[in-house]
Amino acid sequence: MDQKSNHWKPELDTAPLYLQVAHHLESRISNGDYPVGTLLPTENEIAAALGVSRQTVRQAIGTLRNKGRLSARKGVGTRVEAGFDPERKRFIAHSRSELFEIAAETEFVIDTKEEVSAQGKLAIELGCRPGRKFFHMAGIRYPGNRSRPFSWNEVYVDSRLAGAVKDITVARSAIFHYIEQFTGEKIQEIQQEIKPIALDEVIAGKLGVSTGDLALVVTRRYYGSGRRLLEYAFQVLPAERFTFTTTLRAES
Amino acid sequence: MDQKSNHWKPELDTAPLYLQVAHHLESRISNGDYPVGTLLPTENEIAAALGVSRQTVRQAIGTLRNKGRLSARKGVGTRVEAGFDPERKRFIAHSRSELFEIAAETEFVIDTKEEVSAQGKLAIELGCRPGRKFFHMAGIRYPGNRSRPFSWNEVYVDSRLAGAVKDITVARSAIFHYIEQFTGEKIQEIQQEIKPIALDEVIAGKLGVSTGDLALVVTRRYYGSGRRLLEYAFQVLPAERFTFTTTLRAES
DNA sequence: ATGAATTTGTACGTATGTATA
DNA sequence: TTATACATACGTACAAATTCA
Repeated sequence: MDQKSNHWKPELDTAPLYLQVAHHLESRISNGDYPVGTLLPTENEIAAALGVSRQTVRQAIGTLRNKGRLSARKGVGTRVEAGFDPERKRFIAHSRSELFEIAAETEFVIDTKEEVSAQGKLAIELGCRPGRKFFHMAGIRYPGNRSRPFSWNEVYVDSRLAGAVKDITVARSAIFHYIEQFTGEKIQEIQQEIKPIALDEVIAGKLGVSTGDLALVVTRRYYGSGRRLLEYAFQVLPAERFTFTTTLRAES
Repeated sequence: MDQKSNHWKPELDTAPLYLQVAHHLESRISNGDYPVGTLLPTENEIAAALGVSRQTVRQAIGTLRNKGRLSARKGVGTRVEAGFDPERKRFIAHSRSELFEIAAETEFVIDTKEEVSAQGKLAIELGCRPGRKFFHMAGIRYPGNRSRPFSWNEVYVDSRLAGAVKDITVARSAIFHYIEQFTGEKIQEIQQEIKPIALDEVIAGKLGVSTGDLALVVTRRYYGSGRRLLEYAFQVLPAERFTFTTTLRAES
């Protein structure tokens, strides 16, 4: 967007420096300054150009390698990897920040809202005593262009935090982001579980696919500091449109 | 196994120091020296005890945090996290080393072996020109105690590397390990893809579950240096016994 | 085929920031 | 408020893999 977006200045009082560097590199990649398949400048060059230490650059590159955006080889350099297959891939996150980005590119249109009391199976799922109150929301998540639904979502939020979410009709950000802003507390850890299901009539109908089609259910538990469960959510993704992919590196 | 397995000595000419430290910590955890739910000694204490720098300890702890074995909180310490639900266990890997460990704890009993030539769908899956030759093996992977099969596996190896695997009848190590020993080349990267299927009669029968049951298919592509595809494999895991879980941390 | 230059990987040291108890 | 313990960030040096003259 800028005339020259290789302009970079560290901001004070915000994110850690290495994340700022990571974000900067990412934006230059998507700008086309560092095309897919090419090598980045060397770590030392980047460090010199940005006025940070090589360690910091390495840590930034490390986070992008974990996300699969970059790969590195000794004696060669750091390669920009292919972006994501725009249709499939991508919609299951590998990191908190990625989860955040995905949510920002989609819209969660909320269908139903209600106060519920956890009983039986739900209480076990949530790992709480039966009777604990939660605020429950359900609806469809659409891609930015609203072409067709890509997931069915259900969210349970501790009822003391209901104020953070009860007025939302369309969420354009991650639900956990609303919670963070409401409480001022940062979600420290998200546990994610993936399993297959066959779609029942109701959800298949909402997603515009056939009953009995296969899907992946991604269940997430969001923990604040001290490992307090703040949010529980699950998401149903039709199998023919989404797969989950990860890259396992040699070390680390 | 030792009288005192807190005995630790860095070995020369082997793995990087931080991985040795990670492995040491892991074994002390499974020994019960560091029980689940307790805090590890501080980073400085570990560093002093082992005679390595605090950075190295941090890097070791970092790899175990990525695997979900540990979690850390500022001002508090580093907590030993619950192992995995012993039934569903951890049979989908998050890192190369974990994949290696899992394979070592199981047995791959090979059913069929043949030379195949990649055509049509297979050639596309493998990302190679039609007609390229592969050595194909298929069979069941059992837990160490051979109680009941837990996955159906199919492996495709570049036919020039067939010598690495063609005499195996029961593999007690990862197939990629045989390839590494044969070629002397290390697998640099493994790409992993997860999607759901409904089991057909044949595979359901082999796994001892019902036809139509849901399963996860984990497809893996193994790349050597220079991103050459050395192995392609997929694994079918019955859904009711396995789920895939990951933990997303706040930063990384 | 050898060796030098390049580039990432590992390891150590030190200092300061920040969340927690 | 103070002390503790992890988090970030700077620096240095050398090892290991690759490339190329």
